[in-house]
Amino acid sequence: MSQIPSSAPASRGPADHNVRDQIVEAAGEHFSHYGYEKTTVSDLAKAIGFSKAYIYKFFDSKQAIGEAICSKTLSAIIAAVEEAVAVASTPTEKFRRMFKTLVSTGVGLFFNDRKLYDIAAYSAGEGWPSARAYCERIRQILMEIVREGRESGEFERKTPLDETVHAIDLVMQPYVNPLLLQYNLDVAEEAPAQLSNLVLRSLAP
Amino acid sequence: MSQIPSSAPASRGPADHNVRDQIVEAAGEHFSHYGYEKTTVSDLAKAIGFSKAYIYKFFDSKQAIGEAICSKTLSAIIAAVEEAVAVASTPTEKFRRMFKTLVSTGVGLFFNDRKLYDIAAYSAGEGWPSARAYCERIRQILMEIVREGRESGEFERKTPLDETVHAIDLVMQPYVNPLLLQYNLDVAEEAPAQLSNLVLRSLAP
DNA sequence: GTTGTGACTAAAATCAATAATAGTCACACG
DNA sequence: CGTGTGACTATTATTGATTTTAGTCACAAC
Repeated sequence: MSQIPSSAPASRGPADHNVRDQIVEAAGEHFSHYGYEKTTVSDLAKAIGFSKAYIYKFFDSKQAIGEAICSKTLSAIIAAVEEAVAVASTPTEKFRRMFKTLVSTGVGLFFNDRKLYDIAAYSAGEGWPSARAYCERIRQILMEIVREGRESGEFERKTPLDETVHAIDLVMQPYVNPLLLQYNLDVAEEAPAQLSNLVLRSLAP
Repeated sequence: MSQIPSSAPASRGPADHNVRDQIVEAAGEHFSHYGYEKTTVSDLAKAIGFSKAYIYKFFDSKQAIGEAICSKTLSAIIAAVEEAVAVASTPTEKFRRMFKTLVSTGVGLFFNDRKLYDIAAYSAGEGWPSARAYCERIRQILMEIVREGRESGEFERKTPLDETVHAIDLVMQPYVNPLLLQYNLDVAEEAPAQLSNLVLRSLAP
């Protein structure tokens, strides 16, 4: 119900405004269709029937618009992951589903919405707040799963939680991070299952 | 003493020839100094005092020369790893040292011999035989360590060897593969230790 | 104060003419 | 046979002039 502000100081002018939404919507379509670089700010202005200058009343820069779109894209992945985790009963199963959903959603984006994927990859490479927030959120979900597993006695409790979570995060990074995922597509099919096995073995009490 | 043919059908003409060595030597210096793309085949020809055409009596293409250099570069990493592994006594220690040496040597190459690193990264991206052979060799060393650990009872023996090794290989890949390592430099300091801990926990009997 | 814009500039993308380069081949010399 | 090359071409980089584009600003209308 509540609007998560992500962590983005990426916009200016009124935060809640009809025109802002129109810009985001137009950007979503144009970026998805023609790509970030091929669509000009003037294109977006034309699409919503205003002047280019007016756009800059709502967004600091073209990149800020890109971040908004990127943020939406990555949120969709997060949502898919959260749903997959929610339906699983045990922490073990949660982890498996999390990893698998993360990768398959990412790969799906790569093949079905390549232009949006490219923005996400670029954002990850440049360390945009949208990408940072995404990675951080994944880490939180992971932490929650590990904590739950520890509490239920399903996972070991000897190692420091932060350290363990961080190590698992490192294992998943090549498939979480869109910038890296594209280089690992050849193993993206099998990797989640194989790495889940390895990680879960390492978590055994 | 014996020359390993790597797996490269990358050359032609007499395999053992003084001029071939001269070419490789000149290429090593030029590529390291000016980079692969900035040095022309004519440059190499001039450096050894022959015509460009003569170079093509020994190498199929400029890329083939690049592969030879790349192969040498990657072999140096392998050598460092083999040495590090050799001095360790237990499989656990072997694995730790292997991973650590692999990353630190790779990172060192990145910062000290960037031009050569770039060739290695490119070769990995293009799947050149030199890069394939390198990855394969790493996998072999890893397999040897795991096997030894299993035999000595230090590592578990329930999971299929191939599968386990493959999963560990996936964990190391982002730091082994020069194409990927450059995106992980920010965690390259800590990752080997943290991931070694995780992997070794997963190998516990 | 809010909504909205045309005219402007500095930086970046584009494009076509030009130059450089990878790779071949016929041939020469011993 | 092995050693070696100049002259050639098709493809790829480079350059520099031209056009687009991101982003600003002063100002208008309400």
